[in-house]
Amino acid sequence: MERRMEILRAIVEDYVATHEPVGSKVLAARHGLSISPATIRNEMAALEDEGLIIQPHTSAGRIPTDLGYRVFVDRLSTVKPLSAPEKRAIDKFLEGAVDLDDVVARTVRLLAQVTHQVAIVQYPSLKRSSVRHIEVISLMPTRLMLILIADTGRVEQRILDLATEMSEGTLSELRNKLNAQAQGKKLASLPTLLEEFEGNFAQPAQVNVRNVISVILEMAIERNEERVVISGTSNLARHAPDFNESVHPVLEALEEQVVLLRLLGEAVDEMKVRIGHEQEDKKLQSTSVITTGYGPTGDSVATLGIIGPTRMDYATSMSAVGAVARYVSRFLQEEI
Amino acid sequence: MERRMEILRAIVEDYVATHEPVGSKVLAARHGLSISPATIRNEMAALEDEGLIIQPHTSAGRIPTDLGYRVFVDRLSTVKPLSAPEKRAIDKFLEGAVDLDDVVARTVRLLAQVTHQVAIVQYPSLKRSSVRHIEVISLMPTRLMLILIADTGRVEQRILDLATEMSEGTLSELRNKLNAQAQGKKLASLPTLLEEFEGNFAQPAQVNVRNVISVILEMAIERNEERVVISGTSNLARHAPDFNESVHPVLEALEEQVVLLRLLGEAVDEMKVRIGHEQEDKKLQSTSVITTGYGPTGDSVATLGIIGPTRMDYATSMSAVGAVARYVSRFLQEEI
DNA sequence: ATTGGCACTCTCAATCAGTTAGTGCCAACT
DNA sequence: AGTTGGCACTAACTGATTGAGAGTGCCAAT
Repeated sequence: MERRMEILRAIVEDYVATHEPVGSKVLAARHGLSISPATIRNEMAALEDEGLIIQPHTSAGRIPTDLGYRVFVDRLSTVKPLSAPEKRAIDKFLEGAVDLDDVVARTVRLLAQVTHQVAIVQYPSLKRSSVRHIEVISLMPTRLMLILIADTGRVEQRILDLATEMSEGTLSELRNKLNAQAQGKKLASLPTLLEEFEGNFAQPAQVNVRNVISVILEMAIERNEERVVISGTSNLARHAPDFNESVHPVLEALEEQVVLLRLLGEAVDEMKVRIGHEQEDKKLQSTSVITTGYGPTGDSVATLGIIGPTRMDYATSMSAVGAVARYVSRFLQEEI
Repeated sequence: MERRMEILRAIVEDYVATHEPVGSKVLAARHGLSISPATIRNEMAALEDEGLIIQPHTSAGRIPTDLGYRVFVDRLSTVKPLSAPEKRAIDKFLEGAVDLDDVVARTVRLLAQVTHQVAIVQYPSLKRSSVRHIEVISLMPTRLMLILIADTGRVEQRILDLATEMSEGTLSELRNKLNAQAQGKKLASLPTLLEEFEGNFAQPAQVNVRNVISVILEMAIERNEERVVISGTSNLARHAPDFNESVHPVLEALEEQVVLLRLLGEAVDEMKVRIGHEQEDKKLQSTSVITTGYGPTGDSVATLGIIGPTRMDYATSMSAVGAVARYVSRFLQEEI
């Protein structure tokens, strides 16, 4: 039984490396298995019965099925350490990032470059983060700019036209009260926190204040989670023959934010691997997805990951994803 | 001569529609040209001598060369009006955009959707816009956030750690002076404007002020222009057979910001079309690019456009690009 | 100048045979 | 009982051949 798994491992590794169905002969030769091709054939027949490998046609070698990859991944214990140049690349890539946009943009490109796959990075989710600061700026007498800064470094801003003017005094009062109320609090709690807030102001200002509050709530709640960036789509084309038919449906799927968000899922700490048909999305069933959470505070506020052909180097990819996540988390904590 | 051009037009249109080399016979049949295939053959031979069309092999029909497309485009006078559904799509797409990020993101997706090509949109260039407001927020005693708001709605922000604390008084003084100095001025002029600014403050604050100024200048000058968004790359795959070899090099080129920026070029009002080998970038010589400027103030502060196979419907694409540019310009002027 | 006719060229699709890689199974061996 | 060498069998891949089809170029006639 253990030997059979060893053979599965060999098949997966060989297939990933060569991109060709692997037969009993080369398997016996290339790997240090001290058994004959005939024995391997017997074992392979068993593996095929178990649904872990399959042969494309009678006279071809075997290739792993999705289930085969799954078993392979689940038995993967040894985390492959990154090479020195890879580590250096990661180090270099992030240093000098000036704001969150920049960090996210660099991270996604880094991840694509290191893994040679398509990388996706989600912006730190608003609802999981806390208010660092709320700013109200008067651009024109009846036009405000509201700025909401989260502890993840994420900044949301919105322009707001008022019905009536607002005095500088009221403005700074509003600013102070807002921050007193909200600072350090979870964004998710803002609706309850700011609910009866408007009562504190004199009549003429009140309608404006209500207006401001509603826009702030909008910033905090709506359209959040929505931000995902993607990079390295050209890597798809490089692996083109891997995908049944063409890369077109895959590219198409990756253009829909909704799909990406579903792929990334809820931010959780441990690493997740979804292989081929384990994917819900039809268009992505020839791909595998590796995701993991990241965040400045230790627990995850967002997810990042990669998408590649089911036939990918899981060991290396997984450790790369993990390393990048750890690194960007640390960077967010220290710098932004 | 006029008839020959008519034939070129027919060849281009037919080829764009059918994606197949077009022969003299179908040309005579499909289009209302009241001349015989033989005559058309004579004219085609002439067009081939002029380098406007080419035949892939002896027994095939003709396809336009890059030069052929060029002549075709240059003779294109009738701007194809958009269809009613297309107009409606444009209308719908932008309404409800909340900030510049949102506008740009929606615009690029709109453009990709309307043209069925790859769309690229450049953020309003900083150096061509003016300062609407500068804000200095104290996040922690020794940590500031600087926010620079341009008249295009673009917002840049940066975190800054100070060596020593800065009093709230100094801060608001700095804020006021900065805005008095810079508001309404071109970002490009900031370096000269703020040059001797630091002199105005008492000693302990001065080093901090200098620090702030340098970060503001960094925001205004560096890393600007850099922001380009892209969408609709899956459309590339749809036209895959059009590209010599594969879409891979094209996708690769499109992933480099530098390449995109070169493609978009300086923002100018009139529409530009670059066809096939007119492109400097080797990887993109099987593509054509249509670009035009846009901006809230009438003159262009940024460029947007599309990238597609040389064999594209230039008439329709050009009018779509123009329409979207006009629409987003108007939107920026009114809303943000 | 235009046209019909015709020989010519080249691609494309189908067919066929030979080669090759790899299997499954069986009998022999340890 | 597990392992191995041997061998017949299968299916894809390769390359050559062939016929059909599309389209041209050119020429002579209008």
